[in-house]
This record gives sequence, structure tokens and C-alpha cells, in this order.
Amino acid sequence: MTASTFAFQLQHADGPARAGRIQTPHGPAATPLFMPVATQATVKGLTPEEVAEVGGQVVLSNAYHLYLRPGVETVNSLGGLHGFMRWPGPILTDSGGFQAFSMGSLRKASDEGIRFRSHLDGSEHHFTPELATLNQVGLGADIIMCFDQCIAYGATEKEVRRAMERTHRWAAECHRVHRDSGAWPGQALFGIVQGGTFSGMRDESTEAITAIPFDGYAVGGLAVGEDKEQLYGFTGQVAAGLPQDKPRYLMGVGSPEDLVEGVWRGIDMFDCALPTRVARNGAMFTPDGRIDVSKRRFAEQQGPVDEGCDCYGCSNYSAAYVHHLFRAREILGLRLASMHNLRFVLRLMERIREAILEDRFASFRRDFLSRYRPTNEAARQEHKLRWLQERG
RNA sequence: GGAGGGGUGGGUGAGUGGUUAAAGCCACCAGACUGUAAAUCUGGCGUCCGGAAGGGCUUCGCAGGUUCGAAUCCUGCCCCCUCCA
Repeated sequence: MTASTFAFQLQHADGPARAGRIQTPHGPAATPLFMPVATQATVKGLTPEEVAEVGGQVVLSNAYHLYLRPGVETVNSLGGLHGFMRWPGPILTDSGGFQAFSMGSLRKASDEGIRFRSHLDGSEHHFTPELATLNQVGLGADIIMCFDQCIAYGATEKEVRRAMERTHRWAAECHRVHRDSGAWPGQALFGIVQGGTFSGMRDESTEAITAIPFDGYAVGGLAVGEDKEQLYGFTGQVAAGLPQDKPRYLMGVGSPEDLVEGVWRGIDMFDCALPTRVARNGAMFTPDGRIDVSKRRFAEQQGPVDEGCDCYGCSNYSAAYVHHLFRAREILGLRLASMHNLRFVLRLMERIREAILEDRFASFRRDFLSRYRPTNEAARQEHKLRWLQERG
């Protein structure tokens, strides 16, 4: 817990794929790194001990949600985010920029910032780059993010440009506010590249954001409805333009296959709600793809959900038992599934790291992807479009 | 023995003459979930044909009747429940 400054060391590269280490005031973390999501200062359903047990090194929380409830001051007075949620390791907070996308009709963007109507009580809040930065300073995470405007897939070129240029101006503002805020010196600030699915704008944004000396650089605005080809293509394109000596963070990704593909294209850090969210609905990762443990075919399976998994659930319970827990809507079911999915992706990252260090990531990737069966892409797209329509 | 209430699709339960293949909920089946407004959402759920639009057939305890038309009204029968004796 000594106040060291943030640092990144690149240990080894295997093609574009990198293995490294970040250093934060609350300890180190090995990269490639997957950060479990703890939006409301908790990885839903799990204790910090359980998150650590499955291999979690850094968790991600959300400044927008914590600002609304319980409030930045409250968290601050209760020991800061680390003390409040009792997570002793590194924490990264997102600024609330993603909520500019996900909150649908409850928000309205302008050059000054984004107006949100609280989903809790309807009250109106105006997030500016300054407020978003100071909120995160107040929460006291190890790594904080610039306030950006994440725009929906399908936006016009004009809309994407406006959001991107706004994001660039806000990035400079966030950097200035953070520098002058009196934040403790170890706290890192990452910039975020936007630009939608327009190749030229992605380059433009990469150049604009890297012109500011952030501690790390994130690829934002992806995994919001575009197809896999675009996700991977823009990830690779942006990563190639980011500095070698800073960590690169692909925001909001991933699924197991996306993690492999992201690292393959030079990404060091990921966060994603997917593993824990789908777990609560019965979906569990296996080396062959995602299964739905609540399906009847698991009703009598004596072995664990994933034979090769070393998580608590797979070590102690049959798939039939987990199946029963979901059928009966028992809370232990979603806890076991959450632990399992986190363990699955975290162990995947550990194995990826080993493979990179041993210069065999290409074959690791090939083997993993040839076995892992992704979920239906067409259905994904349909679902996403409907969701986007509902959210306005 | 007397008084009253009720039998609806797998369950529960609306529906009292046409807009009802019959609400809602549950169960079940299928799909989704990527910087978490999510232990959530979407679709299906009598049967047959169709990719779909749509169309055919059979349904509201049983049997009969009234009516252009019945889950809904009438008659009989069977069964269940509550209270009184």
C-alpha cells in the first residue's frame, strides 16, 4: 500500500502480443490482464476474497453509479473505494462515459458534457470532464479513465465525428484537471480512443489521444454492436498506433474468444461484465464454448460443468447440482457460475501470458479457437439492434 | 338431510352471448446478454399445413337443448368445496 507511482513494464512480446506488468499503489498486476467488473463497488455476488481466489488482480468500478449512490463523499469518508469495498488490490474506475451510451433515453450529450437523469430518482445530473475526473479522484482508484462519449454502433459519420472531437477536447480537460487536482501522485489516468467504425477517424483519434501524455491508452467505443470482424479489425488498427511503453486497454471486452483475439492484436488489459452477467443467467464457459447449465441435459450430469477447471464449484459439485440450483433459483447457483466464469477467463489470461513468454501464443490461439465454439453471431446482432432501438 | 359455492388449456386463474384458440401469472421450450439501470430481457407454448402472411381442425366436467352465433343462457347427469344439521 505504499504510494508508488503507476508504471508499466513490457516483459516480452510474441508478435504483437505482449506480456508485462503494471505497478500501482495497491500492488502489481500481470498482463495480459482481465479485470472483473464491480460496477457498484462489488463484483456481483462475490466477496473480495472470492474474487482474489479465482485470480482477480484488478477490479473495475464505476464512478457514475457510485456518484449517484452512495455518493463520492460517502465513499471517501468510509475509507475510499478500497476501504469501502474491502478490496486491497488495484482498482480502476470508469468515468461514466459508457453510460453516455448505455443509459439510452436518460442522457443527452452536448459539448459541455452529458446530462443524465438518474435511474434511481429521476434527478438530473450534469457530468462534465471536470466533474467526472474529480469524482474519480475522490473515489481514489489506482487507475481512472477520461470522460469520453461512447457512441452507439450505427451512428452517422457526422455524429461519430462530433463525439470523437468532443472526446478529444474532454481528454485534454481531464488531463489538466487531474494534474491540478492534488490527486495522490500514484493515481494513473488513461486516455480513450474513439472514432466508431470509421478507419480514418480511428487513426485520427489515436493520434489525438496519444499526443497527450497519459499513463495508458484505451480503445473505447467497440463491442457496442459491430460485428466481430470490425471489433478485431479496429482493435488491431488502434493498438498498432499506440506507444509500446504504455499499457493498452480494450474497454468492455470480453468473451473468451475476444480476449484471445484482443491479446493477439496487442492489447494488455480488458474488463467485461459479460462473464459475471451471463453467469447469473446460467451460462458457463467451457473449453468447447458456452453452455447453459439450466438446460435439461445437465439434470443428471455427475461430473463438473468443466472437467478441467479448478474453480470452487467445479472442484466440489456436479453439473447436475448447479443445474438444480438454477432451476430452483437458488442464489448459490449464480455465485458458483460467477466464480467459474471469472476463473475461466482469468485462467485463460494466465495461460495466454505463459504462452507469450514462451513464444508459442500463435499455436495457443489456434488451438483455443479451433475448439471454442462462439455463440451465434446472427442472433447476437439481432438482439443488439433491438436493444439499441429500445434505448433510443 | 338443509343452505350455498364451484368444475376453463401442464398448474393457477380471468373471462358470463359475438372483437375468445380463450387475459395474467407459474412451469416448460428456444434465443440473447461484451467500459452491468440486468439473479435480466425477447420469442414460443391445443393441433395440422406453411418460410411467412395466413389457413384447416379440435377445445372451457359429461350429454342434450336455445340461438345466425355459446366457455358464457336452459335441462339432466357426474364430481368437488364451505357452512348448518
